[in-house]
Amino acid sequence: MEKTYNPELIEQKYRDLWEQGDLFSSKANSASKDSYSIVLPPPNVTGSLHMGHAFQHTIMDVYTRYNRSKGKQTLWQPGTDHAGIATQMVVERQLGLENISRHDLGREKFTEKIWDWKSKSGGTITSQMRRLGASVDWERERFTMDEPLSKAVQKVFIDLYNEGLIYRGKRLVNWDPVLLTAVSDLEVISTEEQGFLWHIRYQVAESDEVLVVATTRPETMFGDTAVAIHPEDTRYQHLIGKFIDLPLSNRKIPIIADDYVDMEFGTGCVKITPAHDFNDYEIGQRHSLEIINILTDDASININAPDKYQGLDRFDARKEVVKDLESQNLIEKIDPHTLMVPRGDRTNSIIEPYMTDQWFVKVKPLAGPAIDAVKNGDIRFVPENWSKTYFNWMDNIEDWCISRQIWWGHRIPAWYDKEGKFYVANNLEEAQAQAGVGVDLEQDEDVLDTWFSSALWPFSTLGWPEKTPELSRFYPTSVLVTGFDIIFFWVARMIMFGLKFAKDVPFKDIYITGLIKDGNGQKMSKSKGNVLDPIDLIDGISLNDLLEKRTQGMMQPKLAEKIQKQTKKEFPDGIPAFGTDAIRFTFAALASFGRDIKFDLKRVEGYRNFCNKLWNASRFVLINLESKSINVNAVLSNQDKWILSRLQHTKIEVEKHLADYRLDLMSQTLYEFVWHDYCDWYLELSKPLLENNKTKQGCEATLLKVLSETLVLLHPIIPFITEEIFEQSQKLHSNSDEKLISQAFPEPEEALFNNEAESEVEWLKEFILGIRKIRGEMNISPGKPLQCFIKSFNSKDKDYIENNKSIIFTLAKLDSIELIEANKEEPESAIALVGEMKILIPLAGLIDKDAEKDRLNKEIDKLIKLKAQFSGKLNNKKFISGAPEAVVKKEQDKLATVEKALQDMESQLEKISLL
RNA sequence: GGGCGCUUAGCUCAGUUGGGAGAGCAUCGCCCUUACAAGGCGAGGGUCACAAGUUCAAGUCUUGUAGCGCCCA
Repeated sequence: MEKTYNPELIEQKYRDLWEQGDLFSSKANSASKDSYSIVLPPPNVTGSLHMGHAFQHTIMDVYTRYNRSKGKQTLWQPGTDHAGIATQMVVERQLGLENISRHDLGREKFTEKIWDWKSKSGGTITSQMRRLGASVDWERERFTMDEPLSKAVQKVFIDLYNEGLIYRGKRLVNWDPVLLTAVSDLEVISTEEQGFLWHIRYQVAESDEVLVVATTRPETMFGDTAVAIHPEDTRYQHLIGKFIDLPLSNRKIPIIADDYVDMEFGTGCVKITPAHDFNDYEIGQRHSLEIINILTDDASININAPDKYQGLDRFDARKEVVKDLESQNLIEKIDPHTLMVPRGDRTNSIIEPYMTDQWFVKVKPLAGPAIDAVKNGDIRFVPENWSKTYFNWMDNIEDWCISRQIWWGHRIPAWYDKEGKFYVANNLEEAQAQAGVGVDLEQDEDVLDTWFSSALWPFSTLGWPEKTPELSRFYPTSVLVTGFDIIFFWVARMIMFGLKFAKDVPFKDIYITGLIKDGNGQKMSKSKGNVLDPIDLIDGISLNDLLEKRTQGMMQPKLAEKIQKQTKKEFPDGIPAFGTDAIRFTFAALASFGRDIKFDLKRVEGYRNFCNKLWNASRFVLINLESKSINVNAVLSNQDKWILSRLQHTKIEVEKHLADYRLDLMSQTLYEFVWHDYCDWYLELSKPLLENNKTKQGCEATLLKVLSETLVLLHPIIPFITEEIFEQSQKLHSNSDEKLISQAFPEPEEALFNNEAESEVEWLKEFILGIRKIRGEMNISPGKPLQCFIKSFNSKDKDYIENNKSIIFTLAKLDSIELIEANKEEPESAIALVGEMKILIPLAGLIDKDAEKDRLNKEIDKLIKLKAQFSGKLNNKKFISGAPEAVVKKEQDKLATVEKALQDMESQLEKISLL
């Protein structure tokens, strides 16, 4: 083996070997009675893998590899979604460079272009997943626009329509005036922006009174159909039922009372524009107000406004309106105001609530069973708290607008005749049959929201509506791993559609992961320029390339400058290559139940070092076992038994943490076992053990057994390095070309738990640590051999010393150990305690007496504090009478131990001081 | 306004039925010891945000306060 672990070569090798060997296939273990399945939340086909994907993919891969090696038939179902708007925009932008619009091409040609583009560059995500080692069943890869999946979409649409759960209607929706389509709530980001609050005087009709109305959007006043006040607002009580003369429009609108109005806000009077505000729309419904739409598709003023303003863009119209109001002295004042502005996440244009004809899913009847499924435990959220978020939304669920005015997606299977009457059908022929011969029909231009097809993903990928073997084997899936940001938009909808159409929950557990943030806790985003590409962490990237990548296509030079500065500060030397395993281990270690996960390169470095440690430990083992035959029946030393016992505890913990979805604890357990038990202690212990003919064979067998099983335990997290080490160790003793990925996960072996071996090695560790501590604090060089006297030993101590003499000599670098009777004097010494036994290291020529006195005093201070704690507790009569006997006994023991140690230390201090 | 969450070592975070505060990184010593300097050995560092309550016992349970954050309206 190479001296230093080099991830690059290893990873390349196994990416190919695994796939060529068909080792990710869900056909493996098909005879098993158990199955395990995960569907990959389909990433956007236009996209590339970001840190959040890499994180979640690592988690899913850990579970997939673990369950596969537990012998279950395991499917990790990959695929991508067609991301309607995003994909269409990418291709439109490309065409834009050649000055071609999609309308120039027409619908058919344009969608062809998109398919072309998809086949060319749609593989980014999948190739990145391969780099990460994701063991998905590539043969089953699916795309939401695949023919069978599209059929499933159509069937669901038609079935829901026939049941009256899909309808067409005119509603307020989020309208993107640049894309000219409705968009979902998820695609709208509301942020605080600076604006103004205009206070406008509205004249009360046939009265001298004036109502001052505060608004952030004065231009919408052409659509006002009421002014509202709070029913309990004493200032305006007498005006309820009267009318306002609406300025600029010459319309009369009523004054109404509605407790939606916030009396404290502005003047307590609100203009009501049902066609352009979601709240106003609700109020309009409650009071049967007229709905006047004043905007065109691209957010200019339409013919419902006075002539003068028609055709103006909404923001120009605003200026014009304010100017005209001012000239009529109708502006009371203008205050600066911070308001929430909704913008489209793709276009960054301000989204308009807009009245259009759209298709909707009536969600309430579907939500009931979906709520029950979580309430009755068929589906479990992990962490459990997210169920509250889910209930909160499901209890207040609104109908779902599923139509989009774009060309890329599943076209709505509805045809219209000349009168606008529509026929929902599988195809034109069926629609024609409904409409009657000779009727001219045209298909609906709209496509379905991408989430509509995503909602079917867990069963459409398995072949539904066909009754496939995969569907019965793998549905319901075992767990969904996803982020909390799409609980509403995706998770809830999968549950509703799964229950409705696949007749069962789509998954049993929902593991909601945290969100990966940058080192400062900021969300990673292109505009902030703080995005990390997981592939760059694997391969490394120079500062220049990173700067280039982060500022590419930046419109604002100022922003680019800021990003450059911040990037230079954070990564002055770029990012070194850490390799996939280190990244994966980092993700696993970060997977606690926190909501935000700050990503820190230092952690990656630490886990890269861990990989190197594992590599070198393996090298040590293999070097020592080379060309030796292993005797698996060799007699084991207590040191062997100790590490084997520790290994059993580790197995149990690992599986418990996996069951609890605590990959952070799982990786911590393995890190500790490998580094601190196996490397720091057992490998060191093995050095003297291998020197001794009596212990040699047992140690060899144990070194190999522990290494081999540890590799399987680690493999789900760090598959590449473990596979390589496994191969190296295979080469040593057999010609088999088995792969680690297919090895059975090691079960805990009851017979190997060994408390006696554990306490002996704990004793041994304390002995060695005691001496190291003296060395460390006294600055005695590690190589300097020491004499050592033992006093106050019992028979067990004596046995242990006898058993471990050569080990102690080696690990503590001792010259001699001499047991002396209690009444015999030892030379002036530094002291360490193991229980009641005293380890004495003579000072002569080595240690400064004052230094040892300082050390003893420090130790004594610590003991005094502990003693105070315990005795305080034990002096409390209530504690003695109230606490369980076992607890009291434990405290008493602890006190006794501390008192004894304190006594020993104090008498030693006295002894030294006297000399 | 409604809901959820966070505050533990300099930093990032664990702390699993309430029972002597942990890890990694960083810091400070000493070591190129034949698996590993991407390493070894040792050390320092915390009124667990604050206050009150329950309890023999609170980082852990309850209530309140302060600060921060997210989601929904």
